[in-house]
Amino acid sequence: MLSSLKQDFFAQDAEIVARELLGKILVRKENGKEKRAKIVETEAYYGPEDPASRACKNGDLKNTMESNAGTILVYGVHNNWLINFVTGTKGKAEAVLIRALEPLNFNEKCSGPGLLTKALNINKNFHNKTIGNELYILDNPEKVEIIESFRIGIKKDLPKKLRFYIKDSKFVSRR
DNA sequence: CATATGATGGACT
DNA sequence: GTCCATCATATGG
Repeated sequence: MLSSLKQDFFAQDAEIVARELLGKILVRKENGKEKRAKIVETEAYYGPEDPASRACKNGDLKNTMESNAGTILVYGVHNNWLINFVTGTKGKAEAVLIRALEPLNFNEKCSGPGLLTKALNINKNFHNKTIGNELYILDNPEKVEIIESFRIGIKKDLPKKLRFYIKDSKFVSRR
């Protein structure tokens, strides 16, 4: 039985959490049913420091990013939902975006931030909730090869590689 | 209420 | 690789 990640796991720098999250198992419980998926792609986001993050402008987002580690942040853009986990210590405005998952016990596309939220039935009502019974992450001893690169689809980015994904995973978004 | 915006996805060349 | 349909959100009046 794999252990569930505790809040202190998320209380690290967003970049660290983003790396560590790769290969771990995301669990979504809904009406007694359980969907599991391996995290294969993430991105680190910072608040005011990050030109890509809308937290600098959006008060609600910023507020959520500054709240406690392990808080779920859901943001809607285009016709999709994007899910993040708040990281760092309180007041730090950091988060990790989950970009892609590898479905384990179900069969829906998760190769993209919008798709995975659809597959797992995640929407705005998860916003500002905390990792818990309905949504949580299991540790995974499996070793993965991590590739880092610049983030995707963003207007202005920091000159840092903040996107992390598992080498050779066919489930990451293609861009 | 009206308007601007975009952390996308998918189809197509 | 490029192009575009689409729509929930934020913000201002």
